[in-house]
Amino acid sequence: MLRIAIADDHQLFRKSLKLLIDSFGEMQVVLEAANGKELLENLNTAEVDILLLDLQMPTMNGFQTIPAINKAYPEIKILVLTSLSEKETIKAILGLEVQGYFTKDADPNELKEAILKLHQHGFYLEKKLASIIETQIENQANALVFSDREKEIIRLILKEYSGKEIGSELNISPRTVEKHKYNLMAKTSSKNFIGVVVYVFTQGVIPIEELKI
Amino acid sequence: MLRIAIADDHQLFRKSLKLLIDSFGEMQVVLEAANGKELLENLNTAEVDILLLDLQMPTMNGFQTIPAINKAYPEIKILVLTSLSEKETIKAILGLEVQGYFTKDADPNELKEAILKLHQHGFYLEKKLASIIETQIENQANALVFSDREKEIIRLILKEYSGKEIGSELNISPRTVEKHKYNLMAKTSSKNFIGVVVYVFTQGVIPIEELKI
DNA sequence: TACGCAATACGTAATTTTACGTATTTTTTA
DNA sequence: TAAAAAATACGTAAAATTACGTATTGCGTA
Repeated sequence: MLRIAIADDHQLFRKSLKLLIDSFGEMQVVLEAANGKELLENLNTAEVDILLLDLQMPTMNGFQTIPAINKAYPEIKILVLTSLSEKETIKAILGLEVQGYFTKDADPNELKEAILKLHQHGFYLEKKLASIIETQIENQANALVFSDREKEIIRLILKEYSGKEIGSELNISPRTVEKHKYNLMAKTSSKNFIGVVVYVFTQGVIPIEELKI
Repeated sequence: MLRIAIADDHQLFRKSLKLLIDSFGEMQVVLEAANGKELLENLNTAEVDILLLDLQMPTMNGFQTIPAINKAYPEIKILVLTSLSEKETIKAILGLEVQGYFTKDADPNELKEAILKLHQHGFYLEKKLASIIETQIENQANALVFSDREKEIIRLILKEYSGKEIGSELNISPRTVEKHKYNLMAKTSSKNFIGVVVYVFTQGVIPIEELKI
């Protein structure tokens, strides 16, 4: 009987997933945690073969948890459960020292197989993941690049500076500022600067948290 | 037997949650969808009493789905499943035209009760959420109120409509639109409309998710 | 070192926004 | 139903943005 641990901040997901895994037979969820800290604090209370690990968690996230687990419990195999909706993961995900990847979007029927294969062969990579990674890499190529100067100007515009004021602030001609604005509208295919603002917020070029006081 | 639909982009979560809900007795998951579009395309194939709706989904997210459901299937009660870890402001969530709220962090045992209460009383608000809301209500006292018309105009401006275009769209004088814009700048103490845009995003008047494609 | 790219700069003109004041009509609410 | 709030509308004018074209300078890299 394989012993499974789940680390995920959503209790509803954990409990539901436990039901699913326990229904597989051959394996059993013996430990649950809402974040990496909680996991590490309780890993001594249960023998664990495989850890299902979410990456986005409060307090101590998956990225921080992985090295700690590898050091303290090198025999535990880690299967990362990623949602892929967060775009920063793809880049970071491939460099992780883990034994497997499974997306929350994937067919749950494959999860049993994934866990068994991970246990037997020491590694598992979900089929879909490779192609998803490919497409995401393309998106990353399509993603617009903003120079530091451009971001600097965007930030000042978000602070309601006028073109003239930005010119004074940066010691450049206000005409140059307008040119930058024009370039930014062109590269984001916007009709006006509102479009640029919406773009940078929705695409995370400028984090919205940065603007909150 | 209550008939439940689940809309969430994570198949693993959907299937697991279905197991949990079906185990409750008294209710049964009759429909699943990975996003709002898929949901709407299949709602005619099943009778649904209650919809469990995730907010963050690709293609068509929860914010976009809610008005569509309310229009096409007003008899369906919507229970929003929110994670709160993505700190979408409470305000954005409270403004939704739904009948219930449940966080994924909450005790899964309460989910059954939540669904039943929602069905019986037409509304459910999770305890934890209620207290969070209370603490935020003070802030809400200072918070500005935007009329539906104002939000409508803001949304069109975010879509890069000019004053004239908005006038045509809403069949009002472009001058009236400009007046609304002026009022919005005045009430948010902004020097230009960029300031209004930043305000509505940072304060959650318009959820940024709504803008993502 | 030469190439490409980003940053800089300016001209010109059409268009839009910003800045109020004032006033009528709806709509909502007490 | 009366009072309050929101939406509507227009006038006028200054200020700013938008829309390109063109051109020079600096800087990292092939």
